[in-house]
Amino acid sequence: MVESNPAPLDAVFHALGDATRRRMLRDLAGGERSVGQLAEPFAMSLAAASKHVKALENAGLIRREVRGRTHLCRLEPGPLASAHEWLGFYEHFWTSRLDELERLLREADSKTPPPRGDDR
Amino acid sequence: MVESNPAPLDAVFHALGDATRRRMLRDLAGGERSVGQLAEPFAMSLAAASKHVKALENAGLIRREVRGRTHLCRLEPGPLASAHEWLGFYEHFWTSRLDELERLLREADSKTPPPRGDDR
DNA sequence: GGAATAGTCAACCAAATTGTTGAATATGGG
DNA sequence: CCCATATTCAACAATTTGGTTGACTATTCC
Repeated sequence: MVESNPAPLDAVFHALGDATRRRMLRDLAGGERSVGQLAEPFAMSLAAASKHVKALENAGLIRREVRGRTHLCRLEPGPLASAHEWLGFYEHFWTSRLDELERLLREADSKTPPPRGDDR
Repeated sequence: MVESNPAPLDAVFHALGDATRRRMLRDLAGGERSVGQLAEPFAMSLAAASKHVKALENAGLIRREVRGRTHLCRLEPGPLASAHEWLGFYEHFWTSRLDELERLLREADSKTPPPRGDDR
């Protein structure tokens, strides 16, 4: 399934590329929050925070339920799982020392043009 | 260590928020590649691709070694691991059905103001 | 030396992002 | 009804992004 749906990942990673929005997600990890509550930690207008909320919503990272005059937001884990899975593809690059060794060897090979017959 | 170094994550997630750069990383997962090789799959000028490479470099996702007239790039797994780890914080939101149930209950609670004594 | 190759740099442009403010909408509570 | 609260919307400005083209640098090859 290697990168079959690039559009969602674009939106998800873009949304995650902003500390304001990441902080909002952290807060939402503690349960439902209203837009006002999400905006509260930031020194910006509510309208600006509202745009960040919308960015998260567009990326599918949160869902919104309008209850009376307040909009309750909750975390939507699916896209986070997708992003996590995408990154997981590279996991062996930082986990296994054998893979690391293998990478270094491949690197060394490309540095010495003629690998000079496997042995003998 | 909850979000202690936001600047790098900004750059990393921003870099990942573009399908061109994600494709470059995929190619680099197969070993070293020159800037020209990384640019080859795309219908854009080499200069444009070069900018993408620089974005990856600025995010620490790749390292570059100038060999003669070609710039060899290789994957730098550290920042990918950081991003993966950041996302891992949310893992229980999509893995455990119990956590999912818990979330739904919390949600139900907030919907019915008086949760009406834990049992009895 | 001279030409082809690999890549960056600078200037420019269009579009998107991120913030602001002020007005508009909708709900809730005396 | 009136007013405060919660939030979005529209218009605007500054900045960033992602692309182009043309010139420049460095290296390799003959």
